[in-house]
Amino acid sequence: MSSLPSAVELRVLDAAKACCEKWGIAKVTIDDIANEAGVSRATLYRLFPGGKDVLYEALRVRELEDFFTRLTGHVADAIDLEDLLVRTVVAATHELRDDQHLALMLASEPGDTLGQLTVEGLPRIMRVATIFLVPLVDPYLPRRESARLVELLSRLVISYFLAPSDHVDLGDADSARPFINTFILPAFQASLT
Amino acid sequence: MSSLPSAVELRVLDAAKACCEKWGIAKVTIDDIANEAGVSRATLYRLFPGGKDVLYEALRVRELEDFFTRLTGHVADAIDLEDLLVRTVVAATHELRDDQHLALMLASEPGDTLGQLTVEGLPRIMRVATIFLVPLVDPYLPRRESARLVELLSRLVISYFLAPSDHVDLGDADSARPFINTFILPAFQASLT
DNA sequence: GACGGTGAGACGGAATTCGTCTTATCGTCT
DNA sequence: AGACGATAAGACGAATTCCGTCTCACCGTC
Repeated sequence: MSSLPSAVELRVLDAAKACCEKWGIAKVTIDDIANEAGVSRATLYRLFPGGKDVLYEALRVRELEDFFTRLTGHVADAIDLEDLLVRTVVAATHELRDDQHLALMLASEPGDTLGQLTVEGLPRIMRVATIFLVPLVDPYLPRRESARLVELLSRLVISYFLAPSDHVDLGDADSARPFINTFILPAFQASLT
Repeated sequence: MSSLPSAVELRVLDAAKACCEKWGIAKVTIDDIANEAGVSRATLYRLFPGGKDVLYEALRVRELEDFFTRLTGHVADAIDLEDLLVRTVVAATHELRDDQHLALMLASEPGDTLGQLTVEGLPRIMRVATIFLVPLVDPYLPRRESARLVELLSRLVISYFLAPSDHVDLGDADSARPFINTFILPAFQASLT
């Protein structure tokens, strides 16, 4: 995705993640990250000109790509569109629920973290989601519809993760399937290729 | 022990503890604690003149007293000296191992936390241990020997907690008993009353 | 020996934190 | 009602920390 990250770069990103988990993003300083990474501050600024903002942005992108890499691994062998969508929302929901890092961030910095899952972060999330998932949906739908579908699913998975419903559990295939069949698939039935 | 702490005082101490768990002691500011406690900074300084140092000191004292209050509850009905000592080291070891707060502090600030368990903090620990435990040992030993015994046990429990041994598990009564009988009791046999 | 990448750390300025102080606002007691 | 103590809010200057940039020395590689 990005221009092949060097080993130092990875160490710095790992360090940033570790520091966030230890102290919460609001308390972490550039020096903390540099120390944790065993790297001088100068190097850090050379790697991420712009400082913390750029670094965190890079970290989020990496986490996001890792997320979807794992996700696509779980849904690669879907047999039809319904199967694909159900597997996707179930796997994505589980990923979110099992994400220790995310849970910690949500607990210690709910404001910023929610922002990254909604207002500020959603566009990027859907951009990456589109890049990863549209190819999987492509066999069943025209490109334009694929993008619409992926966006819809992304929004729904995040919403149901943040605020679980009494009526459906997107982490449970038997619950998600009727949901997909009732609310999602009909809207795209006409476009099926 | 201390002059009856007010409700505000307790709230502040709880807040300090919560902040430490969230961010680690090195990252917590006076403002953080005041906010968490829902108290103004002015009040905090009125309650703990001297600021963070005094406040943390008070927190450690409270935690320590709580620790020994729970501990004495577990060993009150010992039938003889051997039984008392075994119960004490076993209960104390379990308390230490189960202490979430302590585990977090050890993970996020190993330096300071270890200091509080060894060099800087040990004198206070043994002072409080003496206050709580000497009365329990008194029936079996002269006062002077009781103090020596309590000090010895305190040091051993902490040492074996921080660096577990392959040869003995002070959290297991069946393992601790022979240890007590072999290494501790003989030294005090002559003084038994 | 030139060169790119790095660590160490100095530097000034910005931001945060500290500790103290003042003022206004409560609730309580008389 | 009026005095009183406890408190929140926040202003203030001083101290500290953090930031971002810069320089310089060092170390491998070519």
